[in-house]
Amino acid sequence: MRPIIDHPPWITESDALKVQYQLAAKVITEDDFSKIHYVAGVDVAYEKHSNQLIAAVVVLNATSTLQIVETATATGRAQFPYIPGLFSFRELPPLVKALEQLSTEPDLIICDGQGIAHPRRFGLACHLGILYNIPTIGCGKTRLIGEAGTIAPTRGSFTELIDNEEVIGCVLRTQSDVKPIYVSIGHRVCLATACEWVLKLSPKYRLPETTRQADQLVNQLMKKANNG
DNA sequence: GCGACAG
DNA sequence: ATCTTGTCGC
Repeated sequence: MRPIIDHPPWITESDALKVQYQLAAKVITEDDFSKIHYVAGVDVAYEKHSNQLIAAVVVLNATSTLQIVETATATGRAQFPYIPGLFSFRELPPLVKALEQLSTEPDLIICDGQGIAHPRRFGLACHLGILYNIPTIGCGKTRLIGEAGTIAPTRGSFTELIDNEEVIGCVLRTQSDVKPIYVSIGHRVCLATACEWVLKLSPKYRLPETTRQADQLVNQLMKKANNG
């Protein structure tokens, strides 16, 4: 699969900010999809000594038992620093390379990072969603911005994540007595649907199976890189 | 000025 | 994210 929009190059921090302000207006925060058969998870890791980013994509069959249908990986030199709020500019290039190799087009992508729970309402999940015009969900292990109250300890409990009196996401308990995760809209999915999918994809562990599988794949490559 | 800060 | 150290469970 290939991006549907031509992207201006992001060289400087101010270029990146302009891209975010421009594209944030295009994000659709309601359900806008027909049927979801294939759900993809994406993850990127960083190999410090070679300055390489390793991207992995895993496509699962969402209509049955979440079996892996296809995987793809790619590497690339990190060309943008890690700056909180500009995360996607660092991780997107290798991710695009990996998605390019995919023959199964996913109907939904779960991202390892925030969606609109972001200072400019344009986290990695939104960026990926807009780039491919595909439904995406942001799924972060920790908070970027926003405030939330306490959550009941049982699986499925959640509370709204608020920033500037605006609901930007949910803090969702995917497993009882386990730290919650941060779910937010990426593109073409409403918040309630996003939480439903994340819960459905997390029957056994804290993180969705999509994220877990992508993480596992990325770690395999990382280990290989360190050995060879 | 100081702390906070997806991965 | 990575790195380091230690602890627990298989």
